[in-house]
Amino acid sequence: MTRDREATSRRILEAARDLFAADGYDQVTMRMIAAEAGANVALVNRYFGTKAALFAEALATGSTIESVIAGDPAGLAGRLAHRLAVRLQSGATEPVTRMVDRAGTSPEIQAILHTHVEATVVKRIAAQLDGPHPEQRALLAATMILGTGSVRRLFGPGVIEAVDAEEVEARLRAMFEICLRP
Amino acid sequence: MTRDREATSRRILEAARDLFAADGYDQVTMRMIAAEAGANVALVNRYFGTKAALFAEALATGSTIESVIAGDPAGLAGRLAHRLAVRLQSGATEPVTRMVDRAGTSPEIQAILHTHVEATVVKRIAAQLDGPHPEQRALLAATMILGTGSVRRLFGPGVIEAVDAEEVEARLRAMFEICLRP
DNA sequence: AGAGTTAGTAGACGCTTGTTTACTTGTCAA
DNA sequence: TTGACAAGTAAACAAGCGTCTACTAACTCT
Repeated sequence: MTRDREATSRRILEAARDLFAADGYDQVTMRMIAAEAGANVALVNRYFGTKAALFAEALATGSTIESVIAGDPAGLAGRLAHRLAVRLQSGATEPVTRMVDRAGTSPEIQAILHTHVEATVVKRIAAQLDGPHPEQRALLAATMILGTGSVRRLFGPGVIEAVDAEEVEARLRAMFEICLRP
Repeated sequence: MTRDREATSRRILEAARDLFAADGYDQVTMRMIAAEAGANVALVNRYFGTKAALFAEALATGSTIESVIAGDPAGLAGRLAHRLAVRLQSGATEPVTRMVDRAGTSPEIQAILHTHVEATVVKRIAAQLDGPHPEQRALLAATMILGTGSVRRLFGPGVIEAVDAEEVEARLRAMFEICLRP
């Protein structure tokens, strides 16, 4: 056994991220995370404190949604629509996105989630918008983003097995344009 | 103590519905439900079998979303938009709707939720639609409906303290019209 | 080479959970 | 009035949870 704190804690963090994404916060135990990471349970608590704190750190692992939002504001609706269309039609989704969808309902987790979504989605979208009350419109966009996660979680990936994939995406783009425009 | 099985089991069901709606499936214990209903814990299992079965029955208590969907198909987008606008702006929401928002992530609960949403929302909206692939468009509407629940859960009721309530509702209506139209 | 620091381990602690069993008590028919 | 059935109760069960403490073993530095 090679002793490497950094590598071990990184393995734990990745295991936590993947398991939380796959099964949801409540369904994943500290022992499952430790086993997946090939580490001892006590180390998980030692390195990350509590389960909720570990969840918060795993959530901060980084998501590509941020790079989707950044960029030319004119194409924002189109980029968000594309991402959601992919999410509704294919099986692959990045871990952090699924963590958000499948997070639990305990107050502590809610608060962590709230902070995360507000900072990485709502604020960033709002920053791209012109006109009055940008946050209000960004929240409507968040409604669609989070809703896609719920639908995917309930109905399974590939729920919209696109008869016409481009048509679904076009519809989503039009919806985003309406909720984002001044 | 008056002994009345029907009344007791109804009190249990109502207590379960209200608690599940308020705190989410995982946060609510059988003992909490029994206490709220003024009944013994063993009775909850006796009358409803398991916690998940009780959840399923409480979910079937009935929701006004069904009557919102029913009615003139031409005004469907407007009625859905109004309901969501109210949900984003006020504190009051009916129990069953919140149960859906705050349900847990265990496979068993997911399955119950999937059945419920599909039967009471997606199928009913799809039945109102003309043109090809009505279920596909109904799913997009469900995305907005479920997304509203997520936003409300994360950001709290009254998140969109409408500077212009009617403007938000108009925006939602336009979005629904796009996702529902053939 | 030896001491000190620190990664890693084993195991238990205390608590909570859903569920079940054995029992008591009220109610109603005969 | 009595006996049987059903409603209600108390207590325990068995399992699982997150977390912590006491210990072992590997690495580093002088």
